[in-house]
Formats: sequence, structure tokens, C-alpha cells
Amino acid sequence: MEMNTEQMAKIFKALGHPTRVKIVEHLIKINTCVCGEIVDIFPFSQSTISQHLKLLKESGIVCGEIEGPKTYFCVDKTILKQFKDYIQLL
Amino acid sequence: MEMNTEQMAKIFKALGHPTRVKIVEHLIKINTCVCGEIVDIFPFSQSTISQHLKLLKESGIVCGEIEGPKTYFCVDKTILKQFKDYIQLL
DNA sequence: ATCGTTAATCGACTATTAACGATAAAGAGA
DNA sequence: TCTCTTTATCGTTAATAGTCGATTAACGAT
Repeated sequence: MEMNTEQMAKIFKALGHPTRVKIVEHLIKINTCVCGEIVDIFPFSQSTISQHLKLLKESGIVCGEIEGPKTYFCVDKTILKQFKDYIQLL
Repeated sequence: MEMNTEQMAKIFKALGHPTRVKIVEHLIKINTCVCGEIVDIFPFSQSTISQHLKLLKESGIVCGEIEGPKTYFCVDKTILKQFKDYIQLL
């Protein structure tokens, strides 16, 4: 499977904000975590973080799994690999 | 030299538009070219393309060299390498 | 059944972006 | 010098993004 330009631009756009880059780095580091943990790390409101997570999810680079009242977020490893592969070919 | 999160986010943001991704891909392919050539490729006005090039320049991933009335644009290979290195570590 | 926790969504506001046409600037060539 | 070519910038408009507080929804536990 290979990314096209549109998909790449969408992920680039999603990563085009320092907070979202940091969220993704954090998710990669700790593998999975819930929204509240991310809210605790950053100086933004719960709604703002939730919005950032929504954008990341829409780009495909992050996925969220609802489990009871919580949502577990993690990086989609398949998409991440495709993303990295594309960039390596630049 | 290593990129920090802010710099990365700035480049991601600059690449967060399909036209700008394509411009960068084109620049990598043909090494260097003037604004007018890019205008001919895309269905946007000269001012819009010039604006896209300005954003790419400001992010650092592209550089432009004025030579007479023309400006030669190319990808900054050093920055591109740092960019790729950063992503590879994700 | 109510309450507390967690996350998503809504509505508002401001700021930024994307696009255009028009204009300006700067050099090359007649 | 005047004109042509090339690119950058300005002013405008419409759309999107970023942030917040308030509200809603969904679930678990008492």
C-alpha cells in the first residue's frame, strides 16, 4: 500500500501544529493513553486537546478505541510506516 | 544539527497543502526552477503560487536565489535531510 | 436511579489561510 | 530611455483553524 499526495498532505497538515507533533511523539513513546493523560501534560483545555486528537484521527495517523467512558488513543503503526516510507523516497 | 519540535511543525505545516507537497516533489525532481515554470504546471494564479513558495521558503525546506528578474527555487538539501532523519526516528 | 468520571460536541470568538486580481519593483534588452 | 518579463506584495474575500467554556453523552460504581 502506498500513500498518495493528498493523504500525505492531510497527515502533514495534522502534524502542522507543535502540540499535535508532541502528542504523536508521546503516543509513540508510551504506546497508548487516554485523553485525560494528554490533557494533564499540555497547558490547554480538555476541549482543545480533544479537538487536536480529532484532527489527528481524521488524518489517519492516530486511532482511538472507545472503552467504557474512556478512549484509548494510539498511533496507527501501518499508516506511520507508509508515511515514513513516502518521506524516505523524497 | 538536529530539528526541534517547533521547526518540524513549521515544515509539516508548510507541507500541509497538496499543491505545496507537489511543488516540493517537483523541485526535488528537477533540482531547481523558476516561479513561472511552477505557475505553468498548476491551475492557480501567479500570485497564489508565489505565496505558496513564500510559505515553503519561510519553513526552511525551500530556498530561493534571485538572479536578475528571476528567482531560482530549490529544496534545501541540508534541511531536507534533517527533516527525514527526524521522521525516521519516530 | 443517581452520581461522578471521561470524552465529545456546540457555539462563540479571533486569527490565520487560500485564493484572486491589481499593482509595484527590478532587471534585461531594444 | 522605454518596454517586456518576471516575481513579490497589497488588498480583499471566503473559508478554515485554534481556543475556550458550557453542555451533552456514555459508562461505571454506589
